[in-house]
Amino acid sequence: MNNNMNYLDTLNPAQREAVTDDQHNLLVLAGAGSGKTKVLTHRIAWLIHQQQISPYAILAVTFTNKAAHEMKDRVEKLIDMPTNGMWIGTFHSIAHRLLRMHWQNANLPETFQIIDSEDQYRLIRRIMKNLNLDEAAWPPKQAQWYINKQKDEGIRPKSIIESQDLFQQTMLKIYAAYEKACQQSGLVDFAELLLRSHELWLNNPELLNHYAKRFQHILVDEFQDTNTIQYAWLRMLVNEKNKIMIVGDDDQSIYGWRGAKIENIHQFEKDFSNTSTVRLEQNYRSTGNILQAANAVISGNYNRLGKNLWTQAGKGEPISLYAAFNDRDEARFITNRIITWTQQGNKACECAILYRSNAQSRVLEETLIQANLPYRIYGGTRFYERAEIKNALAYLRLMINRNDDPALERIINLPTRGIGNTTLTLIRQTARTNNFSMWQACQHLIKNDSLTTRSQNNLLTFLDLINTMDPRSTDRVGDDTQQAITNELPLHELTEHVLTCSGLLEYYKKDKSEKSLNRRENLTELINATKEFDVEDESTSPLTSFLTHAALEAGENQAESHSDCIQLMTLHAAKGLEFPVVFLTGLEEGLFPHQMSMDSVEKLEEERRLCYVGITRAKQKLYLTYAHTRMLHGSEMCRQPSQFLRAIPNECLEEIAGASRLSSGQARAVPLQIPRPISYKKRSVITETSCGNFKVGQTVSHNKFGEGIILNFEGNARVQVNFKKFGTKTLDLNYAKLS
DNA sequence: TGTCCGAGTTTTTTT
DNA sequence: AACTCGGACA
Repeated sequence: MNNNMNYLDTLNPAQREAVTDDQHNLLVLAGAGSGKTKVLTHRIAWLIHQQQISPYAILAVTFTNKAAHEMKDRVEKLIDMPTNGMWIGTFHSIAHRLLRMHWQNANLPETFQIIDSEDQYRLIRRIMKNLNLDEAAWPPKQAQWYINKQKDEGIRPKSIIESQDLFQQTMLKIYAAYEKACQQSGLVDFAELLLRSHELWLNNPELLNHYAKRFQHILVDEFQDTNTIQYAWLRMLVNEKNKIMIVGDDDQSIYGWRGAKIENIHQFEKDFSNTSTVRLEQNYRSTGNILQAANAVISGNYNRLGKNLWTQAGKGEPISLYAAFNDRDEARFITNRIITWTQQGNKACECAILYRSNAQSRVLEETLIQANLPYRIYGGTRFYERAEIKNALAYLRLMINRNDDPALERIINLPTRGIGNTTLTLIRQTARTNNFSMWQACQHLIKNDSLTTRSQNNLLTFLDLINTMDPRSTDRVGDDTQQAITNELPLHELTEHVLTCSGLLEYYKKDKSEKSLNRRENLTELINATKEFDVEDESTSPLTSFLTHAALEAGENQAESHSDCIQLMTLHAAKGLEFPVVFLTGLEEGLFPHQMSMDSVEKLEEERRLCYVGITRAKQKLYLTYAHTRMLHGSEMCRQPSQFLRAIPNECLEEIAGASRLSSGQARAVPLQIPRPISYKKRSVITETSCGNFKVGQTVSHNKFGEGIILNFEGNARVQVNFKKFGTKTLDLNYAKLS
């Protein structure tokens, strides 16, 4: 509190310049580990303490929930008071807040709900079925992608010009139908949150004016990840009176696939007046070797704003490269290294294992479990994305809004209550022809006696069930007064009540399988979550608040634990974090860089940036690993080392003899097929992985030695093969007949 | 209507 | 390997 001056002393000159500039709109180019968050948090503290700016006049926007939480925590410590009521949050949560407050101006029902991408996908599929579009010809994923893309660019169906192109026509048709369905059901997807709040300001200048006046200082983190609509939103908010500071690193832009535009960072100086640029280039995180490797990798990209990270730290340990025999071997290598690390008195939580795609975590997990090492995995299917949780949430959603069709679809026959396909189809049809929600369609069908007695009874039971579960209701059958739910019943009691009455709990109890048990535990966990949930936003009902939390934060997939765990996550999830020891795994062509990103320079450059992000997570020690063969999509695939490895200078690398530890320790796990220890002298594997039609890792057959696996090429005609029965032989391709 | 089975398909990254 | 979908059958 009274260390106002002290905290400025901890900044270097560039950082201090960024923190204390009160004249300009600021662009802070902050390299990895250069104290980006420090600058942001210190600036907030400086504004409040030194400039007497009210905390309520500050808007701080981040990209991920993790970053938002961290910023809140650190600001709280610096200014020594709670940040409640301060506008610090992700773009999405802030957009949501605006929409809740001004739902009328945004043309939304008060009870509008957020749908996640899975809900969105289901809804799109439903709509496409209604439009009689063949799923094989028109993948729903593609339509989903198209819709989000348009929204990210701020484009509504009505502003799309009719085209001759069948693809465009079809997509437009789906988009328009989807938009209508969302509006009718009061549903808002992620992209819609941003687009709507942009339009909110566009259509209500007095509102915009209010916020532009209120927010004297706007701070934006990870600016390189903003998309068109977010950029436009910020531009509207900033005028001659208030100031914006953006912090970003064009080399860490890894969300292009989600509509992020690196160009925004270039555009800033042109679109905003009176700007000044500060570069943070001193890295406080990593060793010289790690930084050198990172710089080398990223230098393969064109069109960079350019900066050069440097450090006062020494070179440190060399980076270790390990060529594994297969994915299991890779996992085992990592496990062994971590065991060594902890045996030296270090903590397991100081180690992070990073991978390109979530699917890679499985083998790693299995190996860690075998070795009895505790781990924590970020990402993957998160808590609120689990099927059983979403089923439960669907009931809760119906409590608030009966017209939530996706929610109704989800649980109308779960647990099964005799409402089968025939009835369901009829409901959908009725809804469509009359412009009803499905709930309304159900009522309509019953009123008109359009069903068989059996179906009618079953349907009635369902409607009654929902109505009686609703704590607001006495006997109302489906009225549409969308008043906010009353707070009579505490959230957790309501949840428990719903889980029991709906029969959902019972449904998962019937099945005695391991999976069902797990689902039941998750449901119990959901009740706990509602118990512990504190409502941040008093203006809405606890239930609405909780559902928002579930949609926007999605939760971790394992309970928060501060225990000493190895950290597993994707490279994307690792952004913004740092660890003493980092294992960067699966450095193979097609995996990292990913196959999907290898067809264009832009995408490949994004992969390279992702690699840069991965490398710069490491503080002390970096391991790079790849495997010669790997289980992919259910079958063993041969792999080639990633091109990114080639970019790393030899001088900061040390190659660890591959597979030598295969034979020791866990011999039983992988039996006879294991080749004898492979020792690579130089980095021959990387430069030569194929020769003629043969590739490293390929299974070949020799008329005398039988079957074997190609380990290596020497020169341009000699091949090293590990035969199942005869061990490793070096053969001359010109003589030996391999097939 | 509900359930079971087999065939076929599919896989990046996240708010 | 994991999921979805459609069809056959109870």
